[in-house]
Amino acid sequence: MLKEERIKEFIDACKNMGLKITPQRMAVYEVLLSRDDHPTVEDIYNEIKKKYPFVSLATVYRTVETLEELGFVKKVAYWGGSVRYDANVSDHHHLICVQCGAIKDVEFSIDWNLPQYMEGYKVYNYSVHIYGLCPQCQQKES
Amino acid sequence: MLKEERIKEFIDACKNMGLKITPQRMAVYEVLLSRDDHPTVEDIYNEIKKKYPFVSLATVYRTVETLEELGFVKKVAYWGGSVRYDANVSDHHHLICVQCGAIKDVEFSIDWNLPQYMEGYKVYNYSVHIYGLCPQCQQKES
DNA sequence: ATGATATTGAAAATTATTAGCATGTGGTTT
DNA sequence: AAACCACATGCTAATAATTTTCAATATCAT
Repeated sequence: MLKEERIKEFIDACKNMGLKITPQRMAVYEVLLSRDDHPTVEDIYNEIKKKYPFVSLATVYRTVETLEELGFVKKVAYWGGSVRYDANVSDHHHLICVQCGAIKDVEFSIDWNLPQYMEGYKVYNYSVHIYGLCPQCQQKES
Repeated sequence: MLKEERIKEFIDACKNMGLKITPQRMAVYEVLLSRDDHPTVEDIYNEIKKKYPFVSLATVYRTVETLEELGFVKKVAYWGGSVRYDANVSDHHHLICVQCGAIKDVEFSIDWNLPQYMEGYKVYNYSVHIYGLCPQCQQKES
């Protein structure tokens, strides 16, 4: 899925929903598409400010919210601190460094048939969190 | 693993680390051991206050922190709001209601050999998050 | 029992996020 | 192209979650 294509889809989705195409909105989505490290709102804000110093943090918060509602980004599970966002909305799993908190996408499939119901819950999908130590933190250990 | 036993282990661990055995500390761990709904710090605080009205919220925050450092509880992945804690530290998975946020432990094993390394990360363990709709929220849907 | 030291409670300080409101801007209409 | 209107934005204040500070207190080894 090319970045250009996703942006076009986003523009269409905005038009369909009566949302306006603003430079701020585009900038936020572009930053998210260009990164695979699951940035926080603050991270996105800092990156955007370099190019467009006029944006406000509140707008970035609002924009990631709408991006999520439209299904173009997902929140990533975390343990405190700030929410992190992921523009990769296809099914994938996460490799998480227990030391520094780095989160890396991993694409693989498990031989597992997800049941339709579990403990009375209607099951939609799942994701695997793999905890470990990233290369950088392994070095620091020794 | 009996509750009594775990408490004894916790007391030993505290002694080994030079930490004092205080009623507050015990109360926090007891509440966590008695619940399987992954309470927030606020939840724990409210439950403790019934028995011991003297405890302060800050102490509960401090205590869950030390409990985690000693490995007696774990933080549960979440998406905003407050951190939730789990005194079940054995390997298990989570069934999460996307509507109300309820988290239920599920015990099952996947036929999957966890590799020792992935993408350069040294792998320790993993947990599966299964997203769905809890029985109560299914009712509200219809 | 006493003293050294860790712990606690209460309040202030931080951090993360949301909301309110006046102004500005896309995009549609004329 | 000018005008209009609804949605967006920026700024600030408000809220929520958590951490820190510090004086007072309690635990535990002696």
